[in-house]
Amino acid sequence: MYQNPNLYTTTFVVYPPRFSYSSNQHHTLEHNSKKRIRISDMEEIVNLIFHGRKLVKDLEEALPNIPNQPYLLINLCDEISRVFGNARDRLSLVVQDYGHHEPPPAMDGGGSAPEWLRSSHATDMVLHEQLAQHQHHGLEAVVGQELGGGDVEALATDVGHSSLQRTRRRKHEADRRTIRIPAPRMGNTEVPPEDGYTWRKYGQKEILGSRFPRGYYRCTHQKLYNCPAKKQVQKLDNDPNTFEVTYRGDHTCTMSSTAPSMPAPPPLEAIPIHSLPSHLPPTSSQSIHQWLSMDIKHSVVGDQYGITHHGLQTYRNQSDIGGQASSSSPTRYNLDYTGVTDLVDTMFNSGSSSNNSMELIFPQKEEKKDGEEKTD
DNA sequence: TGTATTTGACCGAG
DNA sequence: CTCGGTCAAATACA
Repeated sequence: MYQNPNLYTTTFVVYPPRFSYSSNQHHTLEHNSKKRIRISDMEEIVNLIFHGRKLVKDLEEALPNIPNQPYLLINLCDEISRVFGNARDRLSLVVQDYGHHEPPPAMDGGGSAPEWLRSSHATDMVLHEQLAQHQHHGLEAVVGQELGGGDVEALATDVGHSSLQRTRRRKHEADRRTIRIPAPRMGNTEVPPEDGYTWRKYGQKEILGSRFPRGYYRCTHQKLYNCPAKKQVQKLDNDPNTFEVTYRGDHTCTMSSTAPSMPAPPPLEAIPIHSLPSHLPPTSSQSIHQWLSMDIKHSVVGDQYGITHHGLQTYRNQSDIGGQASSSSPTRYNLDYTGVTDLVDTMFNSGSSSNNSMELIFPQKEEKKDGEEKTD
């Protein structure tokens, strides 16, 4: 017998594209004829930073209204830590590439924004087109772009091949995000709370040393949209009322122009609807990510760094089906980096420490490395 | 009949 | 070789 599927199958799919995207465009900038930096790598880092900053902003705004949602706050904080941690780690790699005291070269000699950043705008549309193609034709690149800070070199080489050869990347914590969620107080307490996605269980396993079995779920739309998202759910040994949910892979189905459905209100315990940007917050870090991302179209425009998102197309309805592989574009939005270039200039020209760079962007927040580790 | 879950078998990373 | 992760046939349900 299986448990009430209704507890798992509410669909909630509305959000703008992820701020990170994979690219098989690996422009490089020569540096001393030896050291190179990939434009796409820096794009991802910058996107991470902006996204993290947005998360913080949203958290601040929501803070007065959700003081009684500690788990939500934890998830938000974890997500922020993870995003900045990833950005920081990647920046470290870049800094190592260039040496600790050497900023990247100014390509135009003008000493302003690095070329890789400027090119972001120029290549933005291309990147999204490519992402859509990855969604449609294969998963290698999409999977490789895990926000969790996967190996940059691995990504760079993986996407260069069209073959389906399995990468030797370890299934590591790098692409995992773990959160803990209280079991529902009412109803079926054997399943974790709704997290805004539709999941299909494909396995269950007894785990050595654990009292409770681990359930394996994948995105319901895995086949339809090649969505690689998966999650594992397991009760804590020492607290059967708490689920540990580990997410792996990002949802690509929801970025697709054929995204499955309209949002449904997540059946969470009372959260002041009026306090939240546009939609009820989900409980998982990933869904929170999306929930927060949704707000970008409302609040980011015209912010202090001049980031603007044009033409966000957040809602996808069934009429879009079939457009994925055709001329119908992937979710379109343009990131106008105007004004951001100064910020990034500062990042790379203000000193050797990537810590400094991070503080410039987000001075209040203490750096926390490797945010996906949440073992206690 | 179509879709989702269960569960033992299988695969492969470590 | 071990064990976590996945597959897929059997089963349950709407």
